[in-house]
Amino acid sequence: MVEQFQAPKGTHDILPPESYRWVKLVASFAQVMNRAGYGLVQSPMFEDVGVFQRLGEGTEVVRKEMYDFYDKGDRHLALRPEGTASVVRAFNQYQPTTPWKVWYVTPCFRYEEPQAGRFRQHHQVGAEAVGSADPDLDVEVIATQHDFYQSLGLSSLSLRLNSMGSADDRRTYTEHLAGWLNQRLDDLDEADRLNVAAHPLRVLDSKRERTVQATADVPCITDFLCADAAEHFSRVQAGLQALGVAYEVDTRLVRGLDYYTYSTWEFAAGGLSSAQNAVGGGGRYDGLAESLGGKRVSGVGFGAGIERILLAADAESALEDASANLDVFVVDITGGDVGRDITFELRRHGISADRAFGGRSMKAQMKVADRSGARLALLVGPDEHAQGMVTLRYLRSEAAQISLSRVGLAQQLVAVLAQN
RNA sequence: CGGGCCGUAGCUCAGUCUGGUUAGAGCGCCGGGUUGUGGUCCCGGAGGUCGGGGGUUCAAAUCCCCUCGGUCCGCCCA
Repeated sequence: MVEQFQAPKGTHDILPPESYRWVKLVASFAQVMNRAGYGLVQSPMFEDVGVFQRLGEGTEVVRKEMYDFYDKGDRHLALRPEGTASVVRAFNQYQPTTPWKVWYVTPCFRYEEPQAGRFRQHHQVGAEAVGSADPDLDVEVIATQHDFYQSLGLSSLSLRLNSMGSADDRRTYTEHLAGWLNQRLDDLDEADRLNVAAHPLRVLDSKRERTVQATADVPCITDFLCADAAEHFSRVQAGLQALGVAYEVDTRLVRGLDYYTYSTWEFAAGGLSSAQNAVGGGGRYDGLAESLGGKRVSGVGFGAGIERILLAADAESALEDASANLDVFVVDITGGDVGRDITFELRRHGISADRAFGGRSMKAQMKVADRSGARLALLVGPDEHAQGMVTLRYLRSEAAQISLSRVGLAQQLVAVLAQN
C-alpha cells in the first residue's frame, strides 16, 4: 500500500469552481491598481531571514511564526510572512524613481495553528507606494483599497484609522504608555501583564474584558503627535472625507507589525466574527527602508488577505457568480475528427468551446454538455457529417434546434451568440 | 502553546451509547429506458482493509489503550 499524500497542515488547494472566484478577485485588484498607476511587482517568495526580522523583534510573526530554513548553501532563508518587506528590499536594491507605486499578489507563510480563516499558507494582494512622505499617498492607498473592496461588491466593511506619529512620537508614547500600564498592572488581565514590559502597545489591542476596562481612559497616541504628524494625520482625514471614504478614528488601533509610523488602518468585515474579521490593513513606514540597508525614505501600503475577503464575500453573498461561462460544447459521434476540428476552429475565432472525450454515446456527451454550463451544443452525427452540416441545440432555452452549415461555422455562431 | 469536537463510499452523513446475518442512505459518477439528443422521472451498476496499530471477546465500525490526521475555540493575525 503506497502512502497517499495530502496537502500539508494549514495549506489548501484552490480548485474549480472556487478558483474562478480567485481569478475574478485578482483580476479586479489588478484593474483597480493599474488604473491608479501601480505596476505589478513579483519578488521571490523567500528572502534572507534578515529581511523579515526587520519587521520587529516584538512581533509574533518574527518571534515564533517564521517559516525559516537553511538551504544547501547554508544560507538562512525564510518564506515571506507578509508582502511589504520584500517590496522595500527590492526598492533598496533597484532604487527606482519615486514614488514607486507597485502592487502584488502572493502567498504568505506563517507557522501557526490553523483555524477558521487562518492558515500556514494564505494569500494576500497588496500595494505599496515607496519613496514619498506625502500624506496624499496615504489617502490614495487607503481609498484605492476601499475602491477595490467596492469593486467586489463588499458593502459592510468598516475602516478604522489611527496615527502612530513619527518614530519619535511613537517611542515617546510607548514609554509613557508603559509607565501608565505599570502603575495599573494588578488591574490588567493576567495574560496581558507580560506584554507591558515587552510590547506595551500590544496591550491596547487586547480583547480581554478586564484589560479593556482597566484601560478605558488610557492616554491617546494622538495626544502625543508632533506638529508635523498632527498635520499629516489631519490631511489624511480631510482627503478621505473628500473622496467619500467613511472611516472612524480609533486611537487604540495597533497592528501586528512594528514598523508603522504615521497612518495606520484596518478594514474589518461586519459579517465575520472578530477573531478573523480583518480583511486588510496597512500603514506608513518611515524606518523600514533604512533598517534594510537603504536610504531613509518613507513608504505607505497595505496587504489584504484573499481568503478573508472571500469569507467576507460569503457572508454578504458577494462574488458568487464567477463561473467559466462556456459558449459552445461540441458533441461528435462520428469518431471525433470533426469535433476536434470544430472545437479548435471556434476557439481560434474567440469563441469559448469545449468537447467530450472518450468516444461516448450521444446521450452521455449531452450530459457532459449540460453540466459544462455551455449555452449552446453543436451536434455532429453521421447525417450532419455527410451533408456538411452541424445541428445547433440551445441548452439554456426552449428554442428549437437548427441546422448550420459547416462552412463559415464560426462566423455564424458569433452572430447567434450575439443575439442570445 | 492550552482546550473541545470529528475521522464509515468521490461528497454530506446515519449506524457506535444497548458488540452479533453479505455495513447503509442522499447526492455525485457510469450504463439503460428500441432506431443519434442534456436538464425532470424510472430501472440497474460500480465504489468502502469503517484513519492506522494493538488489546478484550466465540464475535468489534461499535468496548479499552496507543497513534496519526482533520476541524474549531482561546491567543494573535490576513
